[in-house]
Amino acid sequence: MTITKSLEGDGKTLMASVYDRLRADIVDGVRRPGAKLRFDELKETYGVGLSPLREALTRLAAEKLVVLEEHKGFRVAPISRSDLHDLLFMRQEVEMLGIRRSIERGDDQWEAAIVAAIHALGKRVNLTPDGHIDPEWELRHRAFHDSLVAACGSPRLLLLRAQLTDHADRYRRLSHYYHSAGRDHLSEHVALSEAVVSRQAELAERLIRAHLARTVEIILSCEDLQGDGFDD
Amino acid sequence: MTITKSLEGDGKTLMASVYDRLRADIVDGVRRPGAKLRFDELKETYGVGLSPLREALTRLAAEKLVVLEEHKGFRVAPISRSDLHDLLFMRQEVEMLGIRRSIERGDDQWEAAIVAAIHALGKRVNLTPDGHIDPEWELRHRAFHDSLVAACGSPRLLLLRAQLTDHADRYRRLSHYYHSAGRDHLSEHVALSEAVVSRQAELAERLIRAHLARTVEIILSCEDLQGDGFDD
DNA sequence: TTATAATTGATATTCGAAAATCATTGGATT
DNA sequence: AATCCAATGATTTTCGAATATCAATTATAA
Repeated sequence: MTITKSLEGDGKTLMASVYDRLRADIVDGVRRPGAKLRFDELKETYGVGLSPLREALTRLAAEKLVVLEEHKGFRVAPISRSDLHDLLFMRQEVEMLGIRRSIERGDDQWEAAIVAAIHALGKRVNLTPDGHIDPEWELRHRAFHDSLVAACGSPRLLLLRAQLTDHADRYRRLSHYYHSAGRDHLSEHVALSEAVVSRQAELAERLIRAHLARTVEIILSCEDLQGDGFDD
Repeated sequence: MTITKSLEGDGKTLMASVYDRLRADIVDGVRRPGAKLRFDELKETYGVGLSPLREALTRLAAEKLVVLEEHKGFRVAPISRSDLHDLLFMRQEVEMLGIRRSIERGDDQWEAAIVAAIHALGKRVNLTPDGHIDPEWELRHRAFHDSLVAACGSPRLLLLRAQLTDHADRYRRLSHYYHSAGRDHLSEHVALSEAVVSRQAELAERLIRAHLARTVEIILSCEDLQGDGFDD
């Protein structure tokens, strides 16, 4: 019960905080692809000095969410068809690998977590009555997909997968994905969960592959992206 | 003509330069795993201020070559058996994927570049008469392996692969890999090149898998690593 | 008019000092 | 003797000013 003096409440460094907020703004599409990131403006909006800003931007540049041109500053990473294709390719391979390995190594607890996650997901619909995405559904959706690969046992694979997911989320939100989604999510997810839990690796791989490809097709079909240099 | 004062001549930013040197020192093992990276010392040795140093370290942290503990500073990333296993796993999968895809998509020029690379590699032996690694051989070795995956067409895969290669190089140099190498490198590489050029994907995948596994076995067999907390 | 050079303004980069945090030592209390 | 608290020192984190670079505009010459 040490009355440790730490009562500021965050403990997080300024750079970590501005990194989180900046990344969220980019992934959410608030910062448009290709948009210039000027320090004066950033200093203003996030209320921090140059040092934490530069550090946060450097970190984001390493993850390819922003690009740095020497002596010209930072920009939000551009988007393109070819990049989206490359992203899909990597996601298919990485998800397949994560699922295959988890099937090989996962125990009963891993199986149980998947069953729990798909159950929780089924209790929600992806759209609220007024046509917006249910944030709680999005959380459970991500938790479900995480549960599938949770037993793969590879920190590097999981880190890479998390980064790819961020990129994919940005594309999905930049398009108006959910507006055109009459698609039956739940049955796809149920089929996937059953294939994984019953350890049918080949089937699961086919399903996740198709699942990811389908979302990209939908993204490409809503051509809301043209305004951001999406002409490659 | 412009007597502009800019006569330093590099064009590279200070942070880029210190990033390169710092990364080289870490990969070469000059900076030992787990070693503290204090700013006073770094400022001294690299002759730059805090800002470019922090930025370079942040970038290296994103690549997992250094780790950042908040308010405690930066350290060289530790090494461990489990991390080495994870690295091997990822390298096997990524190399396999890159080769498989290159076999699917590569053209005659790609094939020709491989033939050229293996030929150049065969003209050198890996060790100089006095028992050191021939730097020119190392260059050609890397060029050969690069040539195998050069036609995969995925920027993300190539970037990931480059990062994994850096990590692997660090482990190899931290161990005294080449001291214990009576191993026949050339025949392995020749077999690999022939499998790839003749588009035998399954054989090539088996070979690259074994090739990577063998180097890790050698690294683990020279137990020069114990001094750096390699007890996980 | 066109093209080249110089100037200005805007912006990114870097440095050195100030503020905040962590680790360690020494002293007081039980 | 052991434990907890306070104070010191070392180090990181952050800020604001100075420097260097880039981009756009004006001026000059062909």
